[in-house]
Amino acid sequence: MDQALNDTGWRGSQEGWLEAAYHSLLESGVDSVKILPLAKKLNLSRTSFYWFFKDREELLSALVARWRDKNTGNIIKQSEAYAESLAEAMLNVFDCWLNTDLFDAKFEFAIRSWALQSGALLAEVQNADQIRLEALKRMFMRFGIPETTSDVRARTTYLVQIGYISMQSMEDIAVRMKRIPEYIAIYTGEVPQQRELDRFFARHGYRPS
Amino acid sequence: MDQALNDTGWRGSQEGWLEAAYHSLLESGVDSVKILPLAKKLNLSRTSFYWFFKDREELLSALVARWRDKNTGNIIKQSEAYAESLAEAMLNVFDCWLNTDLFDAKFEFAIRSWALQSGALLAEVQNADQIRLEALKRMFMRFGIPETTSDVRARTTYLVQIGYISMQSMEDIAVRMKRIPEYIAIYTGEVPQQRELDRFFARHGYRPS
DNA sequence: ATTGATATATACACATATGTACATTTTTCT
DNA sequence: AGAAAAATGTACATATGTGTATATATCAAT
Repeated sequence: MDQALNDTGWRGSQEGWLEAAYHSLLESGVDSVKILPLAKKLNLSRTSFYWFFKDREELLSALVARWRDKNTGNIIKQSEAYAESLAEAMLNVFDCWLNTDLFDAKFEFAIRSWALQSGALLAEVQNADQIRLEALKRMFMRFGIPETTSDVRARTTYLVQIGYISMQSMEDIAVRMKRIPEYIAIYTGEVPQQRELDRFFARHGYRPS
Repeated sequence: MDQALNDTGWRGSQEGWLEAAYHSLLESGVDSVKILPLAKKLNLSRTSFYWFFKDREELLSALVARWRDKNTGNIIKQSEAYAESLAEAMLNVFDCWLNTDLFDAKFEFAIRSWALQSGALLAEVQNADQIRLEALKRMFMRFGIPETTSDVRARTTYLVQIGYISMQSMEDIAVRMKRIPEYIAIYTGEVPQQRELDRFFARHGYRPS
């Protein structure tokens, strides 16, 4: 069986197995991340796997590391980005929900589902939740919102997104964009300026009709 | 090995296997719902299972049916309950989030995680989401909120809860109760009356300090 | 007590998964 | 081209799961 080679001159690689594991995790959950099925997809012998990873556990750990690196950093970064108004600050955070490079929603959901059967992972996820919620709360407080209100608004902002991910819906970008101004109004209590919205739409390549 | 008998005079029953499956699903996800481990927990021979269920598939279907019966009815009921104000109506819905008999959050999350690996179940979950969202939207409109706003507020109400479930957090009831007035204010745009809150606290057996 | 329905257990056949030992192939470097 | 390294493949031992055939036990009703 012929097979495309990667840049090392070999068919398999740590990255290759990890990438296959990642896709399997996103599509069907942790329990689908099994060496034999991955080997079939990669057209490699099952045992080749052990050249790159000690065992299945090591592969799963690598997946968690990947999630940690990608998803928790960017929410904090966006919540701290420069903004002239609370509405604009919120739009910066919204970048995460619309840009897969900033926040991988499918990955997030798969990890949370996995946490159902792993105490260690659940602890990590809850830690990430706390860090993210605190960053959002600080953002509200930066604009003079009182502490309790900031806390609940941070939760609302964050939980709506986690809930949306959990719905696994596949809505059109236009449908989602139409709701943005209303969301901003609910979360921040202030109506976004048209130029703020325009800037937001523009950077996501969306043209309101 | 001695073993408690149920009211039929036998050790096993369809209900017994289903109950064990339910607990396994909630604690560790679908892939943990396997006949052999369940048999061990029940102290029964693995093959006894086949007296009550055709195969594993039939057991899983029974679990889905259980979820359908329990969780989707009550949100609609609560959203349609009598209320003098929007805030009071929202508190009726909040009953679901605090009363396991009305809405089983752990069950809900386990089902959603399962939907990751089953197209048929995903369709069912998304159908449930739509039905529930529409009921909430109707509630807002009943109180004169415009359609688009009602839609986004219904989403906020519902998604925050789904997100909260997905966080799998185990907060004290008092901690959650303290946030209620703020949530009501955000979702409805109106501050709840003290007597409305008191009535809500009372029916959940909570005494604010 | 005997019978029939209900429930449980044993034995078998099969499928899928993990991981180790060891041989073989492929690539890279000299 | 030859040697070393990197990667792949074959064979084996083991574990866990499903489902069927069949024997055995238990309960309820006559």
